[in-house]
Amino acid sequence: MTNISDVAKLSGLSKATVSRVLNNHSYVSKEKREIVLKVIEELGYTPNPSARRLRGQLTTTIGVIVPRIVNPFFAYLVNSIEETAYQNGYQVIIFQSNLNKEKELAFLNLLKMKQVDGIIMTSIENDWNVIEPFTQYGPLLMCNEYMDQAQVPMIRLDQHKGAFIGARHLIERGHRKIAYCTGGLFAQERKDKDRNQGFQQALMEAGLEVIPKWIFVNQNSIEDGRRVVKQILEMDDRPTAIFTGSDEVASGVIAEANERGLTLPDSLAVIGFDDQPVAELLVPKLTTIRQPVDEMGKKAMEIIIKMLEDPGYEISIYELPIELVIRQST
Amino acid sequence: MTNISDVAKLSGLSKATVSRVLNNHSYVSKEKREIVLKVIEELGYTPNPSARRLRGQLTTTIGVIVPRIVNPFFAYLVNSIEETAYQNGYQVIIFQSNLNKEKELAFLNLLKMKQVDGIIMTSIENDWNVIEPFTQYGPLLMCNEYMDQAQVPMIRLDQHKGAFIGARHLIERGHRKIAYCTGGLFAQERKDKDRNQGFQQALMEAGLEVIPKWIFVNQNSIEDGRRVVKQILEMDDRPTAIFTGSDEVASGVIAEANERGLTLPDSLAVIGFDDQPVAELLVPKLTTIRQPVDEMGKKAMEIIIKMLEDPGYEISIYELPIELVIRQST
DNA sequence: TTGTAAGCGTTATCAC
DNA sequence: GTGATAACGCTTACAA
Repeated sequence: MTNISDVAKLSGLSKATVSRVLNNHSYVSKEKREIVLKVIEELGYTPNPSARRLRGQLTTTIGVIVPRIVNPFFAYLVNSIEETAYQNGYQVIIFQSNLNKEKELAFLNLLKMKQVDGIIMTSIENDWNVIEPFTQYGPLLMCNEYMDQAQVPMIRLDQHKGAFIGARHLIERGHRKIAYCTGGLFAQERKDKDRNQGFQQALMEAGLEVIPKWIFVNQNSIEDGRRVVKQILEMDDRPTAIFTGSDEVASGVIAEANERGLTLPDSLAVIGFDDQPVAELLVPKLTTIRQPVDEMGKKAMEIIIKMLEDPGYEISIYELPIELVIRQST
Repeated sequence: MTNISDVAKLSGLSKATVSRVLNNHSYVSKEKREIVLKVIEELGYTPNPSARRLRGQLTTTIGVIVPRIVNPFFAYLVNSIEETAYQNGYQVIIFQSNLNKEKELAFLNLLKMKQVDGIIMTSIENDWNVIEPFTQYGPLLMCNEYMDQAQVPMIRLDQHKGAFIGARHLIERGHRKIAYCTGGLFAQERKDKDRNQGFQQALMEAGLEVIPKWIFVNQNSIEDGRRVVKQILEMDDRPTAIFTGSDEVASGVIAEANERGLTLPDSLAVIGFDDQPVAELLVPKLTTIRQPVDEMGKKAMEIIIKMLEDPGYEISIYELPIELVIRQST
């Protein structure tokens, strides 16, 4: 490996001068600068990031924690984050936490150890008192998931409203028996809690009750959606509509319902959440709550860069619009 | 930041001893070991990876380069790689190259700089003579994409066979006018070339000719698939079947064909490539060439770990099975 | 404008 | 068994 000393030696200058050229520091004479650059070119020299970090330098690298990269919502979110980063001269490294507290912690540690300048969390596994200490090591930002007590910037959507307009839409379509799927537990906190409450409020305003056996918790995948349909078909008293927590679950519901010969949306209406590309591919096309994933990613990266470059940055919360996209499944 | 000296001081021992405990080195007395561990616990101390790397240590971190994370094929590949890594005590960081040569190079540089112990490439943007120099810095492995001249392990599929059995299947179904979509250029090299040739061979054996206007290059997205259908509908002499290069393109073809009122597969047969989850969701369900993405990822990670841990590892090429999954779109 | 030297946190080598 | 110490490659006071 060629290092800064090699460059210094070959150009007949000191390491200090080479370093100054590298970092665009003041007062290096044009001639010396050119010599140094030529030698760097010749040797194919690249500064060693570990050494730089050890000296406490920034790395223009941002870490992004996602729960499951196979969920297209997160794939698109990461994609948007990555593009925005690149346009601003930053690099992104992506970590998958897989809903695992330890993994999340391991990744947060990269911030403590200055492996990344900042971290964007798109999901949260640990409690705030576990995460909070890391904020002293660099900017931390939440995008998608949020916590009321957390003192970090958040890019979020009004999940309460999202679930509310979705459920109300089903009610307006005449449904009075509505099942509900959630990725978490129905009682949980944060994003899930808001969604749950939005759903409940819509029902309440329509004078409907939440029926416990129509609540499905921990539903995340296509396969989960299929299972929901199977379970519903075995019930004596069946819901006529399903509010799913994600387009993935909705996909499974629609596929299974089709295979069982149900006519959608008449025998069963389905509403998704996310507005992933698959929503347009399903038959019938999926009515869903659109989350503006590209804007979320872009905003998140812009804010974290601002935090890095402007020390006086004031923490605030950004709420982006969420909307109902009506297609054919309701 | 607490460092090794803090731990040493507080436990009344030397940095050397602390380091020995940290690295499970020989001959540290039980009592001292316990003292050290307790202090580490108390202080919440974590070794600084930059310092370790600077000393030339391994980091148990593997980098994975993907072209586009929003393509579910790569999302699932990464997922499998990540899971296997975790089971073996390794971490994974993911880079998106976005088909960009510079970005790919920037990521390869992380190997040179010992930021990662090894790199798995799932796509290739630069020429081999550009990539080759990096092999001296650590294990490099190709998974999915491959190059004949490259002296690195490859996890690959028989793309020639994949395209061949796909095309032959269409021919067996009675089609004689077959359009072809490819993600690259029809003339290209490596993976694409093999696919193209497999397709051509199947046609040739059936006495069919490749019709240039039915070859669509640079087709990657759902939207691309939609455009293909639009173009075909404007032709006087239309193909009756489409071989698409990916399930994503096939999805677009099916969606657009449905909207245009074509009855599938009678008016238009479609075959995909990948066997992504969406294949089961489409109407009609997609016939496709299955790539064993989980096995590929698992194998790739296992091999790269072997390369890291066994210096005498001999480079070889692993070919995994590829198969036709017949559903309803053909 | 340039050079010297200290120090970032670790681990390996050599003494003891 | 344990402890000094040098070295990894870089940046930055401080000197010159």
